[in-house]
Order: sequence, then structure tokens, then C-alpha cells
Amino acid sequence: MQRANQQQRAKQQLTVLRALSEADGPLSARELWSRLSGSGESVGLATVYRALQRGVEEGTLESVEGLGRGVRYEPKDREHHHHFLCSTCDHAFDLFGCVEGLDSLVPDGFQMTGHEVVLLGTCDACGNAASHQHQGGR
Amino acid sequence: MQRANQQQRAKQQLTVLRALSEADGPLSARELWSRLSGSGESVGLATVYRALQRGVEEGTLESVEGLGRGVRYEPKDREHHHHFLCSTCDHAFDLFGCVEGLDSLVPDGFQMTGHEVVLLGTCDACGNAASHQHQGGR
DNA sequence: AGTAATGTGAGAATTGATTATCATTTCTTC
DNA sequence: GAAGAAATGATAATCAATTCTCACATTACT
Repeated sequence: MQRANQQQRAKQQLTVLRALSEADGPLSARELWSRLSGSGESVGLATVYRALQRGVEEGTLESVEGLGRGVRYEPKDREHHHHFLCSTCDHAFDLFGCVEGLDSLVPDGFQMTGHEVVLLGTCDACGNAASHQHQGGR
Repeated sequence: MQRANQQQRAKQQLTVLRALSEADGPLSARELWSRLSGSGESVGLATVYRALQRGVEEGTLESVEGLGRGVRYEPKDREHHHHFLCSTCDHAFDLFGCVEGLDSLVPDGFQMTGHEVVLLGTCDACGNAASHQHQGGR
């Protein structure tokens, strides 16, 4: 039916992984699927899950919990960073930089192996949308 | 059957709320239910959910997301604090203190309304259990 | 080309968390 | 101590996320 299929093997999975690597933050399977569907790509949700699962197994992806409900994924080659979770659009954005003084929080006898910082609030786009709505600004 | 029932009305819900207020960190409905069941209290899981729901509605409880999967609850009257999540026993412990330098992470145009910090690792008890297992130290 | 191996999409099945239902019990108030 | 309101516990129903199934398409190999 379609002829533009030069290669096709793990093609769909590569499409998924590419979309994820181009995102500005970690995405859930469903977010990824919506994005792809929205951009004309026809990818099954099951395939998205398969791609993510394999990515994690192969070590190129990392699952990120702790951002609202559900699990999101991001490429593992990113530097240490944290996230900003917009409470309006529920999108998680990568941040740059880290914080100081975490060690002092660890109780006696506890071993810290990692940490997560999540900033909550409103992203640029949602903030603008809201102010337009309230004040009619253009 | 039992005679030690002096009062009984919202008794079970009070039991739930008391158990939560005595905990050293936020608990999920199921955790709370297990603890109560384990300590001889006969409380239905549905009642635990009802107590938590009402606590949130009435403003005495707060739901905490972002600690692994699922929602946990804690009394709202606690000071600002963060949590340590033990990757072995999956229990979340309250920490004291906070961190500096969060503002500098916020991207232009974003509005930060809150933040969460989660330390990951092994709690005292689990760390000791593990070393006993490996080295037999007592 | 011929055949085995792998990938794919759609939807069914499973899972775990939460909520709704309902018969029974407990309070409260007369 | 009778009547109605609220609470309780067991379990069914719901819901979202994830996994499984399977018929078919695409590749890889020969």
C-alpha cells in the first residue's frame, strides 16, 4: 500500500526513540504516543511500550518516577538534572543545574545513593495562556 | 461479641488518623491498612480510604505524590520538610531541613509555586539487615 | 523466490489502586 | 428502647496503565 518504506525493521521503535530524544523532558508512553499520532506518525501504543522497555533493557533509556502519577522515560545520556512539573499542562521540563546541602538532610545510619528535585508551578506557555484569559492581553 | 466498645462511631476513622499521625513519614492507604491489621486493629480498607479522603477534604491531611508510585498521605500540620525513600523497604521517612538555590533553577517565564526533594537510598534498618546478611556481623 | 525470524497494530486481558454498593452495626436522640 | 442517621467491612465495580495475543507485514538469509 505505501511504497515509501525503504527500511522497516525496528523502524517504528526508532521513531519512538527519536521522538523521545528530541523532547524537552521525560515523557510517558501515552504522551509519546499522542505526540507521534499528532504528528502524522502511525505508531501503536504497544509498540511505544516495546520501544521503551527495550531501551531500558539496553541501557539507553531511564525510567523516571516521581513526576505526578505514572512513569516517564528519558535518554540516559543526559547529564545530571532535575525537572519542572507544570501543574496546568502536566508536562515535565528538564532543568539545568543542581542544588547544595543535600548531605546534611540524611539521617544517621541512612545511605543516600541519589536524589530527585522537582519544581512545581506553571510553565511559560500555560502562564501566558492564563493571563490572556483573565486580562485579554494580546 | 466484644464488650470493650465504649464508643464506636467515627472510631475506626480516628484510629486511622491516629496511626497516620504517629508514623515517621507519609503512608499510603494500603500501608496504613497493613499496619493497623498487623497491630490487631480490625479496620476495613474502605474505611481507611474514607478516613483519608475526609481528612483531605477537611484540611487536616495532605496527599503526597512523587514518592515512587501511588499516593501517600501525611498530616498537614507538619512543617515544611522532605522525604527519604528507602529503595529496599519502600518506606518514606520524613526529613528535617530544606535546601538552597532552587530559584536559580527556574527557567525564564516559569512560575514556581512549590518544590519537592526526595533522597533515595537505604534506610538504617535495611542497611543493617543487608550487612548482617553479607558479613554476619551482629 | 522461499522460508524463517522479527516487528507491528488493534484490541483483549491483566493488574493494582480507588470508589461504589449494600447489608449490618453502632450512635444519637428522643 | 425505638427510629433514623452515620459508620463499617466485604466485595463488586471502575478506571488507567501496562502487558499479552494474534493475524499480518516486513526483513534477513539462502
